[in-house]
Amino acid sequence: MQARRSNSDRSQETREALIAAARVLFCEKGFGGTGTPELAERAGLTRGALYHHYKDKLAVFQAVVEAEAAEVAREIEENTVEAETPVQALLQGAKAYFRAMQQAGRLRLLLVEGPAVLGLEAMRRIDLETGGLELRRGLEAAFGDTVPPETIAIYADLVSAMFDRAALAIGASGAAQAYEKAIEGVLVSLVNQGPDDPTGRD
Amino acid sequence: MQARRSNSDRSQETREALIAAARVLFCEKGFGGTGTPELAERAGLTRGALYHHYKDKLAVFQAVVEAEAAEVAREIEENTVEAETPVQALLQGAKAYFRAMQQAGRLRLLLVEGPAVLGLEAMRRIDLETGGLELRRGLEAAFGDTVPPETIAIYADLVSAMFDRAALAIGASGAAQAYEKAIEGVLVSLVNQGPDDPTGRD
DNA sequence: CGAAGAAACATACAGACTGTTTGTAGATTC
DNA sequence: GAATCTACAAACAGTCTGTATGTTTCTTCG
Repeated sequence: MQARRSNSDRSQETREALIAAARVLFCEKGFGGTGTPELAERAGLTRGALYHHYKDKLAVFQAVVEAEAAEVAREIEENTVEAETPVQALLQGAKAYFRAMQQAGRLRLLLVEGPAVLGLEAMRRIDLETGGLELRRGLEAAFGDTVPPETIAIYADLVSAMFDRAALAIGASGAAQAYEKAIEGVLVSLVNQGPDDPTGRD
Repeated sequence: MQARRSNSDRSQETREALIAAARVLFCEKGFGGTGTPELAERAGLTRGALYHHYKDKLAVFQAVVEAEAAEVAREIEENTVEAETPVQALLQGAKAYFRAMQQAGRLRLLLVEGPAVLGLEAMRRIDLETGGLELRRGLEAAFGDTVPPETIAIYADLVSAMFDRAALAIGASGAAQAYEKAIEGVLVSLVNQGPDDPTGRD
């Protein structure tokens, strides 16, 4: 009845079906709201197959998040064009990030459920393994040698937080241009002025 | 055996015991990792009492989050001193926020679990009802009339995202001073320059 | 005061879900 | 082509959630 498939082919197809079904359900209903019976049924399998390929529900979720983060990184890289200035490059990257994150339930998956389910540390690792380093590189290029690398790392963290919040806000309101403009305002003023501490305080 | 207690006293004490137990457990083990049997036992009650006072587990969680957000707002307000400049006031507020958020498992509760369990919209509402408006006021004071209010609202959103990320980073690394300094750098440069778009682009 | 009623709580129950174990069909190895 | 291993299915045990029902404690009012 069935064409003869190799074991590795069978595994790959099953995993893909599971991840595809899980992506939809986790996006729609979150981690806690998605049950493994529903998940297996949507993938056209049984829970037995699920637990054969993944240790538990959390491992499925982690696989979904990692695949999604990789896909976002890929889309950004794809849409990257060389810019005239480092700040322009940062802004182009930000726009690409915002666009990529509007897909399906990515915001929920990567920025809301992910940190809660997998933990901040795991999400940080996933972020760094996919595209998170480019932001730091971009800021280093923008600041040049005027700012020590530890400080740049902190700026990268803060800017990344702004990017995430902007992506969420755009998803909720659609006000992409307004947020892009505001991000630009922050980045431009930051890079132009640098941390000279014009207040003269401690 | 028992002293005669009024019904409203009984209710209040029970609710307080439940919320106190829930605060500890939700902080330690998250929403999904905490069961109502454990919760009731820790509060010295049964699940019957819990479900008498709260609709479901989620309502308990929401009550915990709201109480915690209110307490954070209270601590910030308590530690607020008048500053010389609007930017100084913002930085003082930020430091107070960072300090308040280091308590117990507040970071996890308010910044990680809360958004995932209650949703971003609900968390935004809670934030606005407690202390979230002051940041916007502070930025308005800092910018004066040079920036339209809608833009300031967006800046407030982005700055609030930085504050949250900084609070998390301080909790993870203890590098409070470094992050406070970086936040100061961003705020000072932003306010001093304003969104003049010195790139001359669209 | 004291019975009727309501509120606060405890116990018992039904359904669902998770992870594990056991069983079977299909693929690989020698 | 028999032995073995992988992929998957089905059944099981334990836990959790929310509800329904029962009991105790307080309140109300004649």
